[in-house]
Amino acid sequence: MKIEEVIKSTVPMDNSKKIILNVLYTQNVITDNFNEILKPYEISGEQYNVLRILRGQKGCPANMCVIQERMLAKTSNTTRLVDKLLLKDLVTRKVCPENRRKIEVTITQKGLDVLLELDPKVIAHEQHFSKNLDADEIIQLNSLLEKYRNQN
Amino acid sequence: MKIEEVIKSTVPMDNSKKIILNVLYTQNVITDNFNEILKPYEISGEQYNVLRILRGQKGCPANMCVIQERMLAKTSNTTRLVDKLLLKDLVTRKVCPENRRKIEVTITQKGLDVLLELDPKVIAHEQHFSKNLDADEIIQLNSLLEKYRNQN
DNA sequence: GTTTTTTATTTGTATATACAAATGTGTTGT
DNA sequence: ACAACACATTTGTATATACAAATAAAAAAC
Repeated sequence: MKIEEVIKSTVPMDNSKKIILNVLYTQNVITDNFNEILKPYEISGEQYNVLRILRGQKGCPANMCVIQERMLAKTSNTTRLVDKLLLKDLVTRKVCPENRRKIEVTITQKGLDVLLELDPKVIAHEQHFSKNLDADEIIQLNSLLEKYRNQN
Repeated sequence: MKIEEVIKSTVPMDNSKKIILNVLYTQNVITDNFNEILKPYEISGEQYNVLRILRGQKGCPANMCVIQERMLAKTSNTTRLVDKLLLKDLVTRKVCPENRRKIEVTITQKGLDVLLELDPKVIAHEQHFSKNLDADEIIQLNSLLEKYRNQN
């Protein structure tokens, strides 16, 4: 569906404006789709994101700063996301003995199990939309987006 | 900045996954940038969006359904967005006499004035990122995004 | 003409985003 | 040692998203 149809616009629109709307709308479509996958597991997209970061630590605990800087949304509130994961026993949290300002967050076995079960569904999700493009177009879309968002 | 640097990823990543992250991150960059513009006016991006839809009505009032279906985020809560705009006297709201289930929302002169002041800044914002691409690339990015998100 | 269904909107609850202020700990300068 | 500063995290407040349930009016069915 073209972006004009999505917002039921009748007047012609500048291509620069179209990019903005297309990026915002595509993000909505992707996350709606992903939320459907996560729904049965009762974790949100951001919570999933935190779990993935923790698994990437391969056993080492991650403190709040590390989690924060690996998240896409740099302003999201890591403390409260970790709170929610704690309640579900998907992570543990303890004060770092070397530096008591820091908090060591580790994914639990239960957390790892949830991720393992989700892995094939997440891969299918990633490829679901990409199937609409050929290999060249996929590379091109990535490079156009990276080029587009450069701040100068 | 390439997406791997953004999330400080060291392991190689599938291109399909990269698109997801690139779209999500680009959306964050765009909206952060746009929020900066809106900040002095004390309206949010979604509130701005509603005002734009109302101006597009050219004098005719819009009911909640119409606003909803023209918004990018189809699940956002129009009632509460309009509430906020009402408090700032940027819109008016009255029950439709022909069909008392419907609510007629109209932009006020104050609302139109705010939009008019914002117009040049918004156009500059739209072109800010597009300047990184040439005319062909802009067209291509739009068509790749539209092709990408097709549900089959 | 009353019941049922559909349509339009509102309200409630949980989660997340955005941002500022507060808290507590470690480090540096004197 | 103590003040000043920097760092890591938490808390508070407003806004927005996501979704289900509630309300109210209009239209359809019988």
